[in-house]
Amino acid sequence: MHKKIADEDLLGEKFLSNISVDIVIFGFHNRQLKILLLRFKNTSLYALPGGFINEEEEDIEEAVERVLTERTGIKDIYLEQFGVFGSKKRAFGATHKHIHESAGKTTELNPWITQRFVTVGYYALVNLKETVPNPDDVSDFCGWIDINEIPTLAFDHKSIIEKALESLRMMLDLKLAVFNLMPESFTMNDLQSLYETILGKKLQRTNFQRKMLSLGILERLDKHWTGGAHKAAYLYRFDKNKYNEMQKEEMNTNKF
Amino acid sequence: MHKKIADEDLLGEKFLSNISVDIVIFGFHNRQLKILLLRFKNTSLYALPGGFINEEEEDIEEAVERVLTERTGIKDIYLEQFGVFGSKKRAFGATHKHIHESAGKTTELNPWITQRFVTVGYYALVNLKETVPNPDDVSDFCGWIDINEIPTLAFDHKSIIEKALESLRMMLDLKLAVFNLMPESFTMNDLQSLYETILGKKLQRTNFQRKMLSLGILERLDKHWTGGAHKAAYLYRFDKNKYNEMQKEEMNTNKF
DNA sequence: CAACCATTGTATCAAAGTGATACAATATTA
DNA sequence: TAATATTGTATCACTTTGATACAATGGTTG
Repeated sequence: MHKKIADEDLLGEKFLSNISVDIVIFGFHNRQLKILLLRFKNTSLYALPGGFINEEEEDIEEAVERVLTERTGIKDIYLEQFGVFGSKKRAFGATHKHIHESAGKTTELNPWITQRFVTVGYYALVNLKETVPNPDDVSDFCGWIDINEIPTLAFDHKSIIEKALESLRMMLDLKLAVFNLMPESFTMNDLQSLYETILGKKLQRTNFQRKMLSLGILERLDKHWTGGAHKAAYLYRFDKNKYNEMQKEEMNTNKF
Repeated sequence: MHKKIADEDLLGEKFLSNISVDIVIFGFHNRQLKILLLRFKNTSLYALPGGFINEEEEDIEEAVERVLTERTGIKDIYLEQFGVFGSKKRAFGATHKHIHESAGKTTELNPWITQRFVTVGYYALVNLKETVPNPDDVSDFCGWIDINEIPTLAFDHKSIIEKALESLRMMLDLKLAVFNLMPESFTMNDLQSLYETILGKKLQRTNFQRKMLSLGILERLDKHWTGGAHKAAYLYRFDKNKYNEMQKEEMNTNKF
C-alpha cells in the first residue's frame, strides 16, 4: 500500500489500477509470534507492508516477492495467498493525504492513490533472525510486533491480519510450512509454543511430542543446555530431505 | 469476463480497471458433477461466467452475486472465494476481438477490454434444478457440462476450474457446504456419488453411511422406490436446524 | 556432595475413529 | 415363491488421540 517509488508521477502509468497487495509477514522469536509492521512518519499509525503490481513485468506473486525483499532483505520466502479484500469502501484518499503530509512531502499527493483498491492478501513465513527490516519513504519504523500487541492500524489492515492468522491456523496441519518460521535448530518446547500461539490454545506436551516425532521429518541433534535446573532438552532440525521423500511417496499412494 | 452491458462505451467508466471475477458454478445431477459454462456465439469456445465490478456500488462479492443471478436466475447462493489469478499474461485482446467479431458486432471493440486483468475466482454451489441458465449477449449457449467432459476453454479458465475443484476437495470435510448441491431429498448413494466425484476416488459404502449418519445433520424420510430389484433406500434431508445447533455448540466448546 | 526440584522423554491405558468384512432385511423379478 | 441385487447395521481389528504415570537428568541448594 506504500512502496518506494522513484518517481511518484509514474504511479498511474506503471502499475495496475485499482489493485494492491498486502503482506502479513510472520516471524517467531522468543516464543512469540510476530508480524512485520511499518509506522508512517510522524504518526502512530501502523500498516502492513504492501505495494502495487507492475503492469508490464510482474505477476502478482512477483510483486509480492519484490515488496518482501524491499522490506526484509531476504528472498525465496514461503508465500501463501489467503484472500482478496474488495469492499467498495476500500478507497483511502483522506488517510493517504494525512500520511503524505505527515511525511513532510511538498509535492501534491498523486490522485492515483486515492482511487478504490482491491487488495490481494498474502502471508509469508520467514526466519525472523535473517531479516533486516527496512522502512519505506513514508514510514519511519519497520519492525517486528507481537501478534498480541498489534497497535492501531491504517486502512482495513486489522481485519486482513485476522484473516491471515485464521488461514495460517487452517493450514497448520495440512502443510508443514510452519517450519519456515523456526530457526535452524530448536527444542520441542519452542515448536510447541509456536503451535500454541498460532492455535490460540494450550496443547498437551507429551502428545504433541509424540505427534511431531511421528511425522518423521525431525532430525535429533545434541542436547541443549537451557540453564534451567532440570534435564536438558534435545535440539531438533527440520529435515527437508526426509520431508521431500515423504511428499514423493504421498504422490504415489494418492493416485487412485 | 463477459457480462450484459447496456452501453458498452461505459465499460471503462463504470467498472474497476484491471479486475474481473470468474465463477465456477457447481451443480449435481444424475450422479454427475457439472459446471455452468457459456459458449461464445458462432465459435466452439467455452468460458466461465464472469464479469466486472461496479466501481461505485459493488463489493466484489456483490458483483459475483449479480453475475450469478444474471446467469442462473437464482439468489442467496453458497459462495467461496478460492483464489486470484494474476499472471502478467492475463491480457486477452486477440481473443476478445475474435469473440466480438464472431458475435457479429458492428461497433468497434472497446479497447478497455483488452487490458491486463487480474481475476478473482469464486465457486458457487447450487441446486442445479432450480436454475434457468441464461446466455449473455456474446454467447449462444449457457448450460451445465459434466466436469469430466469440459470442452476447450477460452483464456486460462481451464486452470481456474482445476483450482476451484481442488479447493472444493479441500473444504469437503471442513464445511458441510456440499449439501447446497443436493436436491431437497436424496439417498445415501446419491450423496456418496457426489463425494466420489469430488474426491475422484471410490469410497467404502458402509463406512460412508456410518460417517454421514454420525454427523447428526441428516433427517431420515420415507423409503424410496428405486425401481430396482432390491431393497428400497431411505431418502434423507439435510437438516439445517440441527446443523445450526451444532455450529452454536462448536462455538461454545472452542473458546479455550 | 547429596538431597531436591523442575522439566524432559517415553510408556501405557482407555476412548474414539477408521477400514474391512459379514450378514440379515427387503423390493422387485422370474 | 425362490432368486437377486442392494440396503442398513453390526462387528472385529487396527490406528489415532487424550490423559496419566514415571523414570531420567541437569542444575540448585543446604
